Amino acid sequence: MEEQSHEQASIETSPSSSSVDHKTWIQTQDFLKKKLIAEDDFTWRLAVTGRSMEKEEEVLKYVGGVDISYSKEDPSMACGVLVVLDLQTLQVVYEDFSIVTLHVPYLPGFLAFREAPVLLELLEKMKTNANPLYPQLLMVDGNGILHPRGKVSFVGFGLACHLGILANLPTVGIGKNLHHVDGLTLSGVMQLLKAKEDYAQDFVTLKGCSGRIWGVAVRSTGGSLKPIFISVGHRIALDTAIRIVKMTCKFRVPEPIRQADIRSRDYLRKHQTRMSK
DNA sequence: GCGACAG
DNA sequence: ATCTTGTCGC
Repeated sequence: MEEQSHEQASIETSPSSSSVDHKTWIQTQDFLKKKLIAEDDFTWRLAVTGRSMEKEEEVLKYVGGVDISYSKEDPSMACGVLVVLDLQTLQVVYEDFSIVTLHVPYLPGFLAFREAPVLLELLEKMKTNANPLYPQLLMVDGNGILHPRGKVSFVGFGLACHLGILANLPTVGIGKNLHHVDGLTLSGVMQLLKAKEDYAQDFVTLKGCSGRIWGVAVRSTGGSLKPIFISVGHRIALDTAIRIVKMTCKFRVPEPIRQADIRSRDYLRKHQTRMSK
């Protein structure tokens, strides 16, 4: 007789996993990855210590930082922040934020699809207004090429790369945790750091099983046990990235990222208390 | 197959 | 990411 129709009520149940188009994301990353430049590609240079009478327009002065904080009660509510610091004074000279509702979930390896749109918008806004404080370099809370889906011939493609290419800006990826790639582990890194203490070396090159160099683990502050993980985002070489990051570290996390982090939490808190009553 | 997995 | 205050120390 009549067979029961077994049509799965067309709820968003994709064959494999969640409601997200993994395949498209991977294609997008592979496409953007072709544009990645992992060497110095900018017109500015680093100021020579002690000299303050250089042609200012050629010296790196404005370093940006971006971060996003999330609401605990409503995980889809987030606050993205863009700050710009004066490299010499490490003071914030510009800040902007955006409270948004995110519909894209976080999936390891695909952070950019969740966070990049908000951050790009903040950058676009500055550029549209031809703001003279527009950053010459951007530090990103998240990894650059230190990112999964990479073998010997492949580099990774984290949020810092993604943002760098879409904004066409030199970017540096700052990870506060190690995203396991190519056999790299936190315990392994910690052992190497410990071994290097004798040499007054405060960083370890992140060389994977494949021989590829993904970035470095740095103890940015004397008092911090846990390192931060620096990797190339776009249009900058690793050694240059390391130098600049060290210049901005008053604490473990470089100031541009730290300030963006603090302020995004702050804005979110204010926003919520304003909405509640 | 199982576990691991930036923010 | 988020849950969380004070506290011990340079």
